Amino acid sequence: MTNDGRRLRGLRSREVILAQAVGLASVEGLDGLSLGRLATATGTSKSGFFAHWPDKEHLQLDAVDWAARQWTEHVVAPALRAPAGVRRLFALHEARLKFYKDGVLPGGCFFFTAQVEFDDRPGPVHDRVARAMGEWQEFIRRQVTEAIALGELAQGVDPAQLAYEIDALGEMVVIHSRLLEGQESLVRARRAVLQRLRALCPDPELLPED
Amino acid sequence: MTNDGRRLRGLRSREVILAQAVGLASVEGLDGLSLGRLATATGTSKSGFFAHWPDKEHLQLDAVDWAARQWTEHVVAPALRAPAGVRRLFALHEARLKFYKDGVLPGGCFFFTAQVEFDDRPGPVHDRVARAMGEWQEFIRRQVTEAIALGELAQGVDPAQLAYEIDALGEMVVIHSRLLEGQESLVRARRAVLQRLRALCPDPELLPED
DNA sequence: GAGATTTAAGTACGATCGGTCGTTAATGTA
DNA sequence: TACATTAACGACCGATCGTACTTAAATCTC
Repeated sequence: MTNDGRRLRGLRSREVILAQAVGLASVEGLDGLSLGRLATATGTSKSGFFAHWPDKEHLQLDAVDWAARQWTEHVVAPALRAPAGVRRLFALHEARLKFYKDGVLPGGCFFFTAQVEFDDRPGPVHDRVARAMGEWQEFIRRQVTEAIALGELAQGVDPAQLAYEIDALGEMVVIHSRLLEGQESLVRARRAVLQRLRALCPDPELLPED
Repeated sequence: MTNDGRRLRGLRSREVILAQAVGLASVEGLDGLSLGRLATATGTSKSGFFAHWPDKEHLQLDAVDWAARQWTEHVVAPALRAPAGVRRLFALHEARLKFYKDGVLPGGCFFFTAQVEFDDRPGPVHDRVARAMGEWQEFIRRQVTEAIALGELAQGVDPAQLAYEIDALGEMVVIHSRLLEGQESLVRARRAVLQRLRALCPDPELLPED
């Protein structure tokens, strides 16, 4: 359990597979991700997966967790380095846009694809995705609440409503950046949130002008 | 060509199949829609399709057109009955929300699913979907422009930017209404657009208060 | 070292996929 | 009436899907 060479090698290839799986799933979907293609993409054999996961569903569940961790690292963590309040809220939005712009995942966003795929399909994967999304939205909402408490947003603001609007603008980028105008979408999503926050902020100086 | 019983029967079953196809595709996706399941859903045989379409892709293309026509009937047409300007713009948003609320399509929105599925997959279906989406966004933009011309929206408004924000809030409902809180999402999307328009409108009386 | 355990590959399975082929019955045209 | 066209069908094809069973080799425990 401690310094185990077998386990180490196993964990490493497990990690490689999951990273590939999340990348592929962000494009093709969690179900469209077939074991055969994942095998050729990782250079292993199809049957090798069953040494790590009992079936495909468990691999999907682990992929969801892996994607959630990646999201935390790339989006949540950078935002937490900004001072709490409206600046952190906007930093969160910007970190998200950067995640898309940099093309961290080839399909743009793992959770977006997973959401669309499993919204009508009950089961463990649905629940796991739903929980992750719920936590994400809850996190945005907390940032709004905190900004209000700090006096950096107007008192009348409904945290859930504002969080919803910010999330909508972020989510929209995933769609539009691929099918239609790419850069434009990023700029619009940034400006929309920025202007909205500046309008609600007693001290707009906290935020960039443009 | 004129009073042809064969053709009539053919067209009728064609219509039945397309309606079913669009409904199924709104849930499972245009590709997840398998010919076998579509066959059992319509009560016909798999091979019967090839009397109407040379291959699956052509059926998908027709399904896109059919969905576009349905969207026009259910969303665009009702909005056009409202007076031009900011009222029509909001009527458009409300018609869209009604489309989702009524559950016209079991999966919520055909184009949303199609978009996610084909954004990374080039080909004729991609192009057809992209064109339909482009026309839709252009339509929203035109309504904004017209509202500005009529003096019902502030001069400084960027039509593309406002159209983008309205569309984002509408699109967001498709995701959230299924996976998480349903009704809430509809209310938030409506309120967000309403407040945004009222804030930009010199004569807010044109719009409902809440 | 012997034996157990684990990663990984090989092979084969039933199911389902999109699609072809040949056929039948109905409906049209001449 | 004779012939062409069409909708619709059942049977079948090769490919691919997820997965079960078996085997090989590496590694840890004793």
